Amino acid sequence: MRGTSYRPRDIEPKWQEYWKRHHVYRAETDPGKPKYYVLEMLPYPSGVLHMGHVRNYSIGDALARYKRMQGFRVLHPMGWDSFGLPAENAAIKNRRDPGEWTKSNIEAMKRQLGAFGFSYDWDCETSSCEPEYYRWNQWFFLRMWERGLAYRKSAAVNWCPDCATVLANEQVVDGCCWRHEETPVEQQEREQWFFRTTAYADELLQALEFLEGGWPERVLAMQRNWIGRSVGTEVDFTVQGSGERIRVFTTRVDTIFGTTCLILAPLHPLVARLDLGGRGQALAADAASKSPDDLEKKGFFTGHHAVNPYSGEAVPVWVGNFVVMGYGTGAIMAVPAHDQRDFEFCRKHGIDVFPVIRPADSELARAGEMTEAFADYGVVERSGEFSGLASQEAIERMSAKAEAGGFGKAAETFRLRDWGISRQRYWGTPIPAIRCDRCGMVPVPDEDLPVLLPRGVELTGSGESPLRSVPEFLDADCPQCGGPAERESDTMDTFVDSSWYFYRYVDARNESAPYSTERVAFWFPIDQYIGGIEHAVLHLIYCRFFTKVMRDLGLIDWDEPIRRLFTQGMVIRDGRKMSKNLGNVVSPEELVAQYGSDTARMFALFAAPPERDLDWLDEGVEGMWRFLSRVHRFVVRNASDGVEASAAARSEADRAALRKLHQTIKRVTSDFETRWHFNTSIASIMELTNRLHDLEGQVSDGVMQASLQGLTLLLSPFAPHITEELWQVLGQEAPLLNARWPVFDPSLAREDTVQVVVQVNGRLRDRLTVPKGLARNQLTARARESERIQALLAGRTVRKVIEVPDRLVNFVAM
RNA sequence: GCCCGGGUGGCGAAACUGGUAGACGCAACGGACUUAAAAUCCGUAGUCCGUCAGGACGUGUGGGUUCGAAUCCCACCCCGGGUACCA
Repeated sequence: MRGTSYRPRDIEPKWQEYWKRHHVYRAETDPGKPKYYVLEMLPYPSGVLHMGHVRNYSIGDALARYKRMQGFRVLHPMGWDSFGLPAENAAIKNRRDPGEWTKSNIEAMKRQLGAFGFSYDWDCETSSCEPEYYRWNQWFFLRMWERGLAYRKSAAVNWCPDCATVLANEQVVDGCCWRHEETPVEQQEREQWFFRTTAYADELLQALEFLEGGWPERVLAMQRNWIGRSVGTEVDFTVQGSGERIRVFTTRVDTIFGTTCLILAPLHPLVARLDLGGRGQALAADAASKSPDDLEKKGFFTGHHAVNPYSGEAVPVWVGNFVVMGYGTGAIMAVPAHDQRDFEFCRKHGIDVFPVIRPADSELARAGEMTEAFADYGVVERSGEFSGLASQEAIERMSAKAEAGGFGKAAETFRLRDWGISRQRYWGTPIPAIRCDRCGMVPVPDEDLPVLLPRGVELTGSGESPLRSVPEFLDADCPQCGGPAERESDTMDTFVDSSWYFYRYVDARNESAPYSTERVAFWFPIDQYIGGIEHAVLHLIYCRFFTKVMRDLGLIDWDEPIRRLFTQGMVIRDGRKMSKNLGNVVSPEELVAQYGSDTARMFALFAAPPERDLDWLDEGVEGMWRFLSRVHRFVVRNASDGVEASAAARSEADRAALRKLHQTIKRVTSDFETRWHFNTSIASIMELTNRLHDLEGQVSDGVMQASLQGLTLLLSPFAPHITEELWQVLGQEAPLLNARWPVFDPSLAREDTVQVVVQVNGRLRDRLTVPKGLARNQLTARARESERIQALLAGRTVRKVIEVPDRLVNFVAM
């Protein structure tokens, strides 16, 4: 983990208040308040554990035990993910009703977790397929709809003709369906429901600043990238004849005098209106079917011209396959001299190239001699009143002119798009809307919530949403006019569920509200969230968005749900990430059956630090099993009845044992509190075991008892079963889980002597064993006594001596 | 292309602040115990040269800063991940 130090820096004035709020909530550390930890992923109820989850939950379980022994309560909910896709498949297969399925899921999960020695509070059970969860998903949807944050529009979607369903972008692999690798995905226009995430784009981006220190840098970077703010100018071109305006967005308005045509996205509304015989659609379909890497720049002339408001010149209006509708305005001004893509397009279609920017120390390029665009900033030329200005200054003045002239303005645009939440699947929260021929789309009134999924649905796997074949579900009365109407059959993306499940966890039985404001205010924001890196930009943006919406609904008064985030690495196997989709998942159950869960968990934790990707190899499990057996034998052999643990050393062996014990306590404790590098914790516990082994027979009974107790306690978060047994072997009656974590005693850990390195010109020449804390001059004197050093220094002049107490002496000699 | 990570023995890795590189473990080898095997215990081990003593080299490559660099700086190479005709 990175530290939580927080450095104020230059923040735009509009974010000053925001900074204060976050600064306050960061500084607040109420030592009496329990911490709220959320594990985003837990084992699946299907009986197969995902390896990534085991690693994940191993961390969580070890932490929970450590915290408990330290006297903290960790609220530690079950994961919503347990009830996601696998549950859908299982429910479909078993034709079971969601509520029933949920209960059996929970039971199965408890059994499974019990097998791993998991222990925590179960009072926070909830799942995304419970009727009450549907209710509040729908409630949030309606509140967002009222505020224009949920809306419906026609949009291009990925469509697999074989599955006859819409695919999420993640389900499209190399232009084909993830389930039909031979079938190209089609682009289709469909009515879809969206959440207006773009309304919060600026805040989602700027607030990342305040998560620094608590969130991994790579996640912040991925989110910044994903949101993708860019600053530029919007300019209106006027179509000759019709007077229609085409708005373009550009980050380089300083090049606008070099515009030689406009290019519209194939799906730009104007293309449809101009009625070009479906050529736009065809171009779009062609582009969608090809990998972007080898897409040729195609396009056609619309037959219209538009006027550049700066130069008054008319330029042809084209349609190009490389212009995308979803970004900016869906139309660009093509400046071939100064943009490589425009250059390629215009050269191909015989459109003029007109340079207007020259490098600061060079001449303006000649169009005919250019082999590629000059895309850097420079000095503006051939641009009327702006000629001679540097690019940056020209951008400012030209934006100002657009605004003054009413044909444009300075603008920012985001790469982030609104979140399409419609799914044509059986499973998922039904969207609470009713379509009436007279009234249009009408919200389901609050008192009619929840809208539940019908039972006994025939799942044919073909055609549209299975819900469309259930008349009892589809037929509805219009809430406004009372006339016959049709219920919306789309269900919500399951990411909606995961966006706020952790709020529901702290108040899972609430029937009158999604959660009580007081209860969530006690626990939130989440102190520590643990999840996989694969959610860096999906779940972890959606849940931030939901928190901001909830804040604006007045339900909560913080801006960010998660203070600290820990992302564990992915498990790689055979060169690919281990995932249920790819089917290369290791089932730890075999390991558990063969070696037990203590060995399995310790092996996973020992393999690598948790944030790093792990290339999974089974080799080495045996070694971990040997280690635990060795500990078991050692404790059993040395435990003696009725002997009090004692830290009173009576011999050098006693001192050595206690010293190693307390050094290990320090190391393991600090790993828990800071980095979570449990691989090094386990390594140091192994060292302790080895040392005690060496000292066996030389240590007094009291000190041995103290050492064995310490060893058992240190090991217990990683190997809860075996240590619980050893705890009894050591004569303890109270459960180990309730024992106190061992306390580090610096005086016992202190080394009496240290090994010091003697260097000559930075090269290691000798080692000395000296009392710890030996003064510099004495250290040097001791170093000079060494025969080897004397031999090396004979006849040379020592120009300088570097002395680092307890570490080294370095003679710099000529 | 852009943005992140990462590159250390045969392998997983450690080195937390610039100060003994390779802790801990796997695999390997040698030995003890055993009729034998397993298990266990003891030991060896970065590479090269050398009988030993010892020496040289060594953290992707090249350079720099420093008494001293896996660690800091510059340039480059490779691997992994994210993202993209983003205007």
